[in-house]
Amino acid sequence: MIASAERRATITDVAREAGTGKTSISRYLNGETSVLSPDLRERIEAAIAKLDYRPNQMARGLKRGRNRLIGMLLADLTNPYSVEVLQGVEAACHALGYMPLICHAANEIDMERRYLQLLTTYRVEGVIVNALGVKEELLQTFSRGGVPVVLVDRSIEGLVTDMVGLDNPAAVSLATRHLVDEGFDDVLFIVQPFRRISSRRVREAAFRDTIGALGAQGSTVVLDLADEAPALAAIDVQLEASEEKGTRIALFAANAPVALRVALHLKERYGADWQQRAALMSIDDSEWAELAGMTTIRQPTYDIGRRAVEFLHERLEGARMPARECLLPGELVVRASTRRDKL
Amino acid sequence: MIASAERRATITDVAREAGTGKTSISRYLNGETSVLSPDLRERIEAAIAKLDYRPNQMARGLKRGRNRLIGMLLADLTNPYSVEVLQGVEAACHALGYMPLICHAANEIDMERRYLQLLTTYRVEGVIVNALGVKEELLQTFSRGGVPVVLVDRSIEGLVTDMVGLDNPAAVSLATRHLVDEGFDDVLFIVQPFRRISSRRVREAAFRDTIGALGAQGSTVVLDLADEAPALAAIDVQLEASEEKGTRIALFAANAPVALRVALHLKERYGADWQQRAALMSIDDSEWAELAGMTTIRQPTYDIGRRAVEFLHERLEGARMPARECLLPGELVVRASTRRDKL
DNA sequence: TTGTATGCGTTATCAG
DNA sequence: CTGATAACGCATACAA
Repeated sequence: MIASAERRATITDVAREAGTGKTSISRYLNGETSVLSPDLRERIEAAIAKLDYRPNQMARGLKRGRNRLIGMLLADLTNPYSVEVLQGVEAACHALGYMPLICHAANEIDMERRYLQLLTTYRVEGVIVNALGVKEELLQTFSRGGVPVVLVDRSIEGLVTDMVGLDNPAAVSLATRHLVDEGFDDVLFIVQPFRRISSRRVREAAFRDTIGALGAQGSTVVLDLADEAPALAAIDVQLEASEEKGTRIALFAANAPVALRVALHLKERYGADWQQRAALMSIDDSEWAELAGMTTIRQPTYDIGRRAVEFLHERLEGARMPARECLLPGELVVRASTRRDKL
Repeated sequence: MIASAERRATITDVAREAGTGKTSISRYLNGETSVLSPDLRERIEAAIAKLDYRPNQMARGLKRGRNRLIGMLLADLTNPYSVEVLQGVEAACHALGYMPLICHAANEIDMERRYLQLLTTYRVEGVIVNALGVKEELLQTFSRGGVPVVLVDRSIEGLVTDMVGLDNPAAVSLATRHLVDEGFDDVLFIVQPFRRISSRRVREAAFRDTIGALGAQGSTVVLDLADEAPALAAIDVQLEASEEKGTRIALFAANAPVALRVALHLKERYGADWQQRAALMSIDDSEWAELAGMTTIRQPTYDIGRRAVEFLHERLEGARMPARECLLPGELVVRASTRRDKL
């Protein structure tokens, strides 16, 4: 029988049990172990073990002004990208002694706002944000209050802060060149409404640039997952035109959710063997990509999460410097869907 | 310009600004609004707005002993099941005014232990656990200390607490009957090592029971995702035997990760049109199930998460009752993979 | 080397 | 109705 009942031991209990003052306990806890006599140290150890004492982080944080809490706002955990970034964040937090306070907006924009409020309330020391649609001012509150902010995947207009994400231009260029190299005459870039999300915007622009530079044929289709019909119809038109003209057309999805939606549509259109009849690739290497034999760009998600925490950590350690931008390279994973001999 | 600089306003600042005492501010914050004169109330409101004041949850928690924090320990966020449960948890927490402290063990058993420690340290009011391999004693610490525990998906030997999950016997029976109804002569139930995980154990047992009751042919293959070769070989043997004998055999994966692994294997074995050549179904309706045309049992994941929080909430409100068990029904989602006319 | 006193931001107790 | 004042659990300046 270790624990008493109902109430966790406090530092005072430990002090009494060890027959000393709270200060010594506090010293022991904070590793100022050299300042303690071996005897006292032993008594303290014993007392802690006996009472199963765990220092109260809340009280600790209240006193010293930092509670080791880091806010992590995710737009959509349903997107494997987010989960992977999260893994990196967690690992880095653990290594650096932080505790991530994970907030999942589930694609709801006011959830996002509410969570941001909550994070304020819990006095997180810093925030990592993969935002859906927060406005610059909301985050300003943090940085203005001395709470560093790191953006992930996308930047926010009017807000200058550290940001880490995929090197979109390079990634899109890599992918587009691959398609052209494989002999596709026409490429359809499919992306969610992109005006307001920087990463989508950059990807779309990079696509047009690359296609242009290569002198190849290509166009963009905007797919709104909340109203898919128009985009799917547009895709069909292109597919049919291509079939008529006898050209080879490739579909390039700007991220995993889009890829899934398009894949489902292709399956509906061509049947179970749609993979033999259409060429689809995408950014984001989701778990079913291998199963579908789909070529992808794999994002360095884990590193993105890790870097984000490191950025935060540096600021928290007092580093004073202009906003940084860390763009990590994506990796082309070639699978059957875009093979030259395919169509 | 709302906020000052560097330091968030405290209740004292607000009191000074409003020309009153801290007590009144506290009263205002806690909704004891009827006890305040309209005039004072207005001044307080103004002061709060002007200073952009946010009460400090840490201090609050320290004082009143509850910080509205709920620990949520997840074994593996890579499993869509977990993410979906999480959605339910988050929604319920939000509705009830709790903040979930999400801990992702990422399939590492000592991560799990460390996180459990951390949760203690942050004095969470309750914990929801989807455990990988924690031992009963670790959780005992919580319940013994008056911190309620709710188990999700699986129970833990030697620990009696509230638990919520899928009604596995019913779900497996439903699935197995479906397969037999569709005319399969033989069913291969594929499951990860199941001795130590109650949900897997129950599913396997339910499978044998149902197959027996139906007088049908069936057997179990144990697939260890860390050492897949033996299981995959075993599957191949069965597949070949079935082909020779000319019988119809179905593969029944006990969860999504297993289903994915098996699907990949089938693709390797049969090529891109493996879906036409093999019949695979699974528990867990992952996002690619529709794409692969795979029949599944969809778990009521969202409700599972919601119920877990509700259970916790009731305990936190002081409900005193024996441990409860909430088993929610799964839903059979029939797709092409198990259609009668298939093979 | 050790202990005392004070305060972190809130709420609760008790007087006015 | 309102406002001092004492805790909550801990860390730290200071004293011993």
